[in-house]
Amino acid sequence: MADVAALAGVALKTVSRVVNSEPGVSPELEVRVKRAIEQLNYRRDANAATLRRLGRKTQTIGLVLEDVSNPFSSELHRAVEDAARERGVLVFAGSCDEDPERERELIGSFRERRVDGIIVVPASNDHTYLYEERRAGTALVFVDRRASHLDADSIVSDNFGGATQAVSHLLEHGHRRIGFLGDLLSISTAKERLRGYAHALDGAGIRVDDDLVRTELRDPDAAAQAIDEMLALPEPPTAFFTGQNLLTIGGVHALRRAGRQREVALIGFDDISLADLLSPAISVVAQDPQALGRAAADQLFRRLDGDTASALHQVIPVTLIARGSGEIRPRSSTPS
Amino acid sequence: MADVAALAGVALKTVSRVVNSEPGVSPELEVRVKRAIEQLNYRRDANAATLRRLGRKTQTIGLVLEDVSNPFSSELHRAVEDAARERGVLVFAGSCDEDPERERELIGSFRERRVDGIIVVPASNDHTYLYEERRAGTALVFVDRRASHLDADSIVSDNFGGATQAVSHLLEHGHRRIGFLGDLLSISTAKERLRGYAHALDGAGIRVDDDLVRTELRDPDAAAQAIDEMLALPEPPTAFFTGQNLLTIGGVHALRRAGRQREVALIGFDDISLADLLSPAISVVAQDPQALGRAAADQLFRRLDGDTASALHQVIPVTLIARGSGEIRPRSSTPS
DNA sequence: CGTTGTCAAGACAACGTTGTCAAGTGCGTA
DNA sequence: TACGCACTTGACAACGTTGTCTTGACAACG
Repeated sequence: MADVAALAGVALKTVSRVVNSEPGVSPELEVRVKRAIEQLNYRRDANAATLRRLGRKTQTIGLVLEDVSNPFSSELHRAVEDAARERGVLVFAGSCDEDPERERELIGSFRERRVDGIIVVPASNDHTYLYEERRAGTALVFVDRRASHLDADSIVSDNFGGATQAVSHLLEHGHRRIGFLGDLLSISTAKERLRGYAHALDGAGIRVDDDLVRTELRDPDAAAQAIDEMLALPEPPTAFFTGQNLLTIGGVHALRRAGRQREVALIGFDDISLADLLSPAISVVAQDPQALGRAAADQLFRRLDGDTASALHQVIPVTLIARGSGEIRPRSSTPS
Repeated sequence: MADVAALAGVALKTVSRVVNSEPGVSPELEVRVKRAIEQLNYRRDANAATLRRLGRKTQTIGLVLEDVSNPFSSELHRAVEDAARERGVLVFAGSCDEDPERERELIGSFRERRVDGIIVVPASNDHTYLYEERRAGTALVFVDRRASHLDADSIVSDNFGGATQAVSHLLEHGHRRIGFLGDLLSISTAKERLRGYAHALDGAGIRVDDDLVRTELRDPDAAAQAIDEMLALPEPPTAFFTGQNLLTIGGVHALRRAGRQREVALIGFDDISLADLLSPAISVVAQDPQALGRAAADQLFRRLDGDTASALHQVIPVTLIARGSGEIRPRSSTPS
């Protein structure tokens, strides 16, 4: 900046004014400064600028995802990026792989770099450590899952409602024995989906059979194996509800391997790409990761703009998409 | 930091020493300072720190992708993140949607924030504007596509070889009329894949028929329509090579709609999830986005560590995965 | 006992920028 | 002519931190 000032023959402050398009610079000098900037290929140092500037906005936010390469996460990421871009804000993204330790590390790194706010898909079960953080002024929005032990904004899918709807759908198609495959119960969404499953069964007067419920499944293989085992039961399920996209994929694999994809029903939570091209096409309860991301970013920016209302808890609706696999009726179902 | 110093009853500089674990602080004071840091929930401002520090490394890199939510991009992103994390470096990611303007904007924003280096999947056709940039010391690595008019490091897939291999594979299965569906030819990878297609045909003594080549296709619908049109030709192709994952998806749709997925062969460039579950399962030439990202990040950090060798041009191999759709033989093929 | 060396600790400037305020210029008006 | 006013321009401190240098204490040595 000093070089630019020297080349244009003006004071530092004048260059600063031109760079920030502040008023009160004569057109003549403005031209001279701009020419010098171009000539020297100068770019203001945003870090130094925010150092002195009041309010100290870095025009930067942090985003903690489960895994940037997971389709759900990455669509959410894109929605956040788009919202941020409208405001000239850049996004730091990081994956924490369900590791609370990593979540803390990431948030720590974000804080060191003085991000204006953080959007987080939490892995941790205790967010009290963020209490001080928030008091220090960093805006914080939870997305996909609620915060635990901390009263913070959250935007989540209707996990309970969606699961209830999916299982009710299977019940309506005559199923009475429905298997449930779920993720770690430490993840609140997984717990909610299991709750929805139980609720729907309860509404139909069916007791939850522990043999038909498998949780803590983390990948397609684990899900496939769980299905193999359930199909080998004396009274096997006639339908499955898979509570997460990877588990759905594992489920499809298992049913195909057993050659029973046309007789055992399947509904998954969360849409998977190409689900419509399989035969049977896979019915799912689709979440809207873009809506989640957009709503989270909007709320974050609302906070950054000074909104101090009490914590917002927004629920984004989900949609049951009937494509075929969820509409298979049980073979031996007694006619109504 | 002043508050911490006051609370611990020491000078600013002593706190600085403790924070950076510099030697020469008595154990007693160190404990006192650490306690004060904890008590005040203090975190050093990384921006201010790098301002004064020699070398001025921000421990931050920028990543320009086509679209963070595209599976290819996001897997690449994850590999870069992992490499960065090993070094305590944070990643700014941005999508440019094939818009050169947006590419420049993003790189400009990165530069303002003084990132140590930039990894870019280029959209632009002219990177001379980055010349000054590089001279200013920002490390720059191109990935997936080469830089144009700029001698910079690049890590790319073997687009030409992969396309040649795919088309040769179709030829070996008896096809003589093979349709090509490609993306914008302004994208160098698309051009390379078309070149590979022509090369393979040429090797078999077949002239490229312009009716069977469609480019500038950007989404599944466009690809599906192109296939519809080619299938309606008097002498329709018996096989297709789709030069990009979205186009492959469109191709599958079109063939299914026409009910000809079991008689017309299809090979796609770039793997798609669930390709193995379709029937027929989709044969592809798979890229390795993780290897691309890892190699790009490694090269970037090598540059940041002071490597000044001349530009590296690394080619990552691709793999033909035969799953079924690419092994369909033409109906009316004359027996050998 | 005086000199030297070692080490802990602090004072101060500097990084690149912006906020504040003062100085200078030219114009309109009493 | 003198005054006030609006406007342009610049000098200087400040942001939160680290590099450099100085100070002071204390031990070892001749």
